[in-house]
Amino acid sequence: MTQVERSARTRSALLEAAAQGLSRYGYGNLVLEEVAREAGYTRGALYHQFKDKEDLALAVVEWVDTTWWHEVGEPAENQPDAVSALIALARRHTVFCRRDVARVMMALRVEFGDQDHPVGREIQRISRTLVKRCATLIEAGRRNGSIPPGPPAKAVALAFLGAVEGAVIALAGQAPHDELLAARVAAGVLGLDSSHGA
Amino acid sequence: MTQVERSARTRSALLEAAAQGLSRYGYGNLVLEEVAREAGYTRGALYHQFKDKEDLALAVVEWVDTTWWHEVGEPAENQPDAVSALIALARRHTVFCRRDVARVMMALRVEFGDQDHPVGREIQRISRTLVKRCATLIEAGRRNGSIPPGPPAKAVALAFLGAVEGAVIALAGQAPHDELLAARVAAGVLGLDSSHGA
DNA sequence: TAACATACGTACATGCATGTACGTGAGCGA
DNA sequence: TCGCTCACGTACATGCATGTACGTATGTTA
Repeated sequence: MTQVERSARTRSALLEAAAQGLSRYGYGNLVLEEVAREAGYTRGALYHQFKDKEDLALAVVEWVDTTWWHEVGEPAENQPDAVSALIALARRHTVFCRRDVARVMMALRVEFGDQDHPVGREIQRISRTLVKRCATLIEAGRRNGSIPPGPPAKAVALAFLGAVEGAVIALAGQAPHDELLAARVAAGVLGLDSSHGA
Repeated sequence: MTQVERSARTRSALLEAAAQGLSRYGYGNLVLEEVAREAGYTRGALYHQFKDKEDLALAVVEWVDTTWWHEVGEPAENQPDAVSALIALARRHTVFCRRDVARVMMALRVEFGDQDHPVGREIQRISRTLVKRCATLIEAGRRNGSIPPGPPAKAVALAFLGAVEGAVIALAGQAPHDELLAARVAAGVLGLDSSHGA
């Protein structure tokens, strides 16, 4: 096996183990020796691939973020209208979260709150852009009448994302009901008829 | 000041500081010296009032649980019908959560997941009874036709509580929109018309 | 008022996780 | 094939939070 191949393999193994560990225990309770052992290595390999614990966590966050946009964000925004985009986002997010990896974001957001920590700041940055895009979709839907009026779009977007995430985590991948229930949640927050949940 | 009075005062001060600390930093990241300082004491007082960190956390959980039932659970169950009870639960829970203290449950549930920790077990026990009571309400509402059919009542109850909690936390006490949005979420999960959200 | 109990502060010991320095063996170019 | 670099393991040092033992001062009871 060549060196670059070997290095990439161990790096991704460590990333996956770290993602699972972060979603289960959070950042503070995450023990790097456990992460390395889970991936089949020791802390030596981990500190060779990543500068420190924070660097590892940021790498995990970035990895989850990019795969999320690939599997959830982009397909949803390619929908023809705003309502379809928002419902698709809820459904795809649900499917995405069936892998426990997705709980990483939730766990870290809860853990760091509004603290001044690099990982927390990155999580906040990602969340803010997501909220902005959802708010834009909501405003578009309201302009063409497909979404009824209500609280400010930003507040609705916050509630939308929080509610979908909360429901998905509570259901913990209870397929196949999770997808329908997430759609119901999304429709409810937006003030749509229950028919949109089906 | 008499001794029992003095002791009760410091105990409640420590409990409140611990609740705030737990909701902000979680269990693992909670530093007992900070808790004591926030309450105006030192770790000596804390270890005199509570056996150890775990005992303190369990006391906080119990305190939050009883106040929750007093301010949210019981008033909601006194509603005449199942739908009113569930919507009232969502609204009252939102108001309850405007004090950041309520984030304690969410933070601890995320942190301990399904781990074998006394605090995690207690959180799970409380959550399970809540889910059961919600499921009972949903089944009652379906029997008399006020709630349309859908996924199993237990799954709906899980999604209901998770979505409301997620929305409330995301909104972070953005009164007054939070209450309306929580009601919308609740109605949506149950499959009701959007009119119930108003 | 004298003896005791209680509330709380202080100082020390322990464990544990992180980060770093160093050693080893396998690729890789000259 | 010789020397270098890279991937990884091992061993040590440091910091930090917990828990405990002990000291002190203020109520409390006889």
